[in-house]
Amino acid sequence: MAFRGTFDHTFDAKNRLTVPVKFRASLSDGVVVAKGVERCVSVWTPDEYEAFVASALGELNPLSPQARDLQRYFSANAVETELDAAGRVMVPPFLLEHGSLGKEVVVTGAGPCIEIWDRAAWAAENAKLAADVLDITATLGQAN
Amino acid sequence: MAFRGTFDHTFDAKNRLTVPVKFRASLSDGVVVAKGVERCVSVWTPDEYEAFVASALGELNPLSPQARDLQRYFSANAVETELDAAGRVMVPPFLLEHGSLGKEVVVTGAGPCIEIWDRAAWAAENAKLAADVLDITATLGQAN
DNA sequence: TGACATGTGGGGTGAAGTGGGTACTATCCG
DNA sequence: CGGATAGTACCCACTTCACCCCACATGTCA
Repeated sequence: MAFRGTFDHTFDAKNRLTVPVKFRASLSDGVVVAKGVERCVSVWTPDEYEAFVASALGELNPLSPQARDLQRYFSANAVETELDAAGRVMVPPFLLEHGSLGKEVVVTGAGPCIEIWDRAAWAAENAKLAADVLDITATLGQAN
Repeated sequence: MAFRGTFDHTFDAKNRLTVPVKFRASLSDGVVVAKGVERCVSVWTPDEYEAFVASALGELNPLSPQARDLQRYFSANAVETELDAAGRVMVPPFLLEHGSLGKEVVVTGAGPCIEIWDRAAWAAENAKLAADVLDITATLGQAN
């Protein structure tokens, strides 16, 4: 099941973030919190993260330096943890920093994973996305 | 089954909108409410929305930035929910805003999905459509 | 005219989001 | 080795809002 939706949530003083109820069911047996490719923090089920890393490694020779670099990056910059009784995740400081996250954040479904964005950064990103999508769909129309 | 027809409905104080009876049967097992490409809000069955997103992604490499952007846009700007006992959907504020929706709206069948337009905006849009359709069919006639 | 279905409005209740307090553990320092 | 401190986990409390339920108004059909 793909993650969908946008929710305004806030970190508390202990770097805990409530996960929207709609997402919790899928995350009941553990979560992987990782650096997003963009300036955000991504949250995965362990299985999905595994699959994501595998697809990123793709057809690279497992012994190649590139493969080792990717593997190292995706392993070092992710932590596996669990939701607490109230459905919250603890996000370690180095990930908060990567996402430039303040207290006020946006939790968005992003298909196979969930993303956490700083609220201001998300507004800008989403506006950019909307413009891009317009371009892409317009191009598609011409192609057909 | 394609959605057809136009209905004048109104949002209540809780951002709920009654779905026309004719549309409810198809939406009994969940709906996806999403930003329309134009200034409107679209309502889908989960399956149809899935298919729509998949076709938009096309043959893009799933790891490419474009694919991630599209996936992110279509996931974040949609919510999955259900009709209440009275056949209404709750539309979250960020979608109302995208569609510039006031209380008075028009619910229209749009083939694979349903669209919600502000009533004034719909009048203008529909007038424009009538003109465009004339042009398009005329062009088609010449091509054949 | 009466019965029924549809669209709309609103109140009550429980859950979701958030904040904070306390106990336990580990690490560091004297 | 004993004590202080930080980090974490587990509870509990408060506020708000979304969902469930019911009520009414309008229109349609028998």
